[in-house]
Amino acid sequence: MTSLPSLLGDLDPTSDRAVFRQIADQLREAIDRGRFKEGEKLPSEAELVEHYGVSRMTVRNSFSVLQGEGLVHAEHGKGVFVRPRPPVRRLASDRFARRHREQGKSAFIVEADAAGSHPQVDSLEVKEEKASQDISTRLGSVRRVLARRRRYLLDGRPVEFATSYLPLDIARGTQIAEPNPGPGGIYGRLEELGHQLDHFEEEIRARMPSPTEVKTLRLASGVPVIHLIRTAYDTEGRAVEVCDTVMAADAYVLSYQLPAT
Amino acid sequence: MTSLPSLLGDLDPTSDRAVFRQIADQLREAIDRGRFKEGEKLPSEAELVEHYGVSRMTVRNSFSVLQGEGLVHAEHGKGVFVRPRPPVRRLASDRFARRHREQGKSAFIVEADAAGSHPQVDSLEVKEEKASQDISTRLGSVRRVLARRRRYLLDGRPVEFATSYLPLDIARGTQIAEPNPGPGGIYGRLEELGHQLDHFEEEIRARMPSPTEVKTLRLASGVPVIHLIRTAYDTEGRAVEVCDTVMAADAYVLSYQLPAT
DNA sequence: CAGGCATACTCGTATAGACGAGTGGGCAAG
DNA sequence: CTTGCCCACTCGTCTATACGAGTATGCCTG
Repeated sequence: MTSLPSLLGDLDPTSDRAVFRQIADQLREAIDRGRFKEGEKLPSEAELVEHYGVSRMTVRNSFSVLQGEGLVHAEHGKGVFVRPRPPVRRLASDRFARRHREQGKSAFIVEADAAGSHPQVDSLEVKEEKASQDISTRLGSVRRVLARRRRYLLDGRPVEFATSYLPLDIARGTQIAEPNPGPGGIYGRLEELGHQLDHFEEEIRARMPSPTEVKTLRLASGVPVIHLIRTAYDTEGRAVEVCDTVMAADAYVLSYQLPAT
Repeated sequence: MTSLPSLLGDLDPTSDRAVFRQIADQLREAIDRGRFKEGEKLPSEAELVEHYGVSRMTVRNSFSVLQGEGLVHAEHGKGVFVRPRPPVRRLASDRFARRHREQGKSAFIVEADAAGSHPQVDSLEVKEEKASQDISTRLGSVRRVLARRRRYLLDGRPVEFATSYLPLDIARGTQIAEPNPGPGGIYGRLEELGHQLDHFEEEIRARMPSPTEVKTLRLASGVPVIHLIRTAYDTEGRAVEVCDTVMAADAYVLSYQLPAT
């Protein structure tokens, strides 16, 4: 093994920068320069204690800085590792175009298969419930809604959790209320039911996940979520669906195409 | 002052949940329920040490959990406070429509004025430089580019840092290379120069900020950034500008309107 | 050879203490 | 009354220590 000094340098005792920050800086730089590669193990806490001559809590403090930046993650009993950048899923703005409504399979499945990854959908739940204030507003003062919840996984990793809300007068008793909405998904069914889709509106936020989201998406620390709320409007200007999606930010790139009108 | 027990409950020594997590849970719940309001001060470390009968580092550990979630922020010498949600700026997908090109003022200024906040633009830098690999690819194998950097502030708070890159053969010697590009901004100038804009492509990512970004945007810990890369294409299909923008995620909501084609 | 156990190494949690530095209020001197 | 200092309270940094729990490895036993 290469000796630590050759990788990591010394502390500057005259600097007013906190020791744990100096250590974090050195580790960050070493990672940026590729001295530690993706997935590779960093020196253990004990080794860094030895190398820098500081206490263990100080080293741990450095690690927690890097964890907060999403650069590394710790595994109990194993070590601290450079966080690999997972393959990202690109969401194009035309992903709901009618020509993309495949027969039978959902867009997620088709797309993942094409990319060579193994897609899964679980935590399927379809039920009627009371609309939250926000959903009610978006759907135009609806009291109760049909909610369709599902979680998407790529190669076993949860990447997205989505809930669709539809007004009961549209969805109740239709195939939309079934676990499997059939070919073309719920947008296909909506159009068959006479709700010709006109346009979508998407709102995008980014924030740190709640503890619940950390669990359902198995998020590492230092990974934000992208919160996307899409409203689908029919040609009569009525909001016919609201889809609330929380995505692991390290697994997604959203892409939009805008006319310059 | 209300006594802590009435606000915070006790620890469960039989639980296998770590003490610092239990404390974090209780504080989080108290915040969610509005027992501590936005901007309000949480109990001091000493008070929580007293209340729970734990060591100070354990309390600090709880705080660091909440900080990582972006829920609270600490101020040296003052206390730990519930992080107020700043007013957000909504970016609509039609914000570059020609009809929005105001005379003289930039879109940012106009919009902020309308919203009643005090806008500023600083760190203006306009210079020619070598194109990075990524920028070169996006602009179609260009070696050198004109780079326009600027930082946007709302009510004194930096919210966005943006850099526009333009091919030299388009921008050199034009008003685009001046600090003030004139009415309608650089898109106005580009069209005057015969580059009729056709469409934009925007790529959106979210991630934790680098230390540099923390500094320039004065980000609190637990606040991610939205990284937006926009490419402008003219009617001949040529990429005429790439704009790389890093935004404080807690200050923005992006909004897109998509046709259902 | 296979299974299981001991062990060493990893990070996780928690304690107790020390000193430093930023903030704000009150008190004393002018 | 104003100025300036001191002090109490706040969080920031760091040390030293202890034990627990997950992981991997190799040796020992059957």
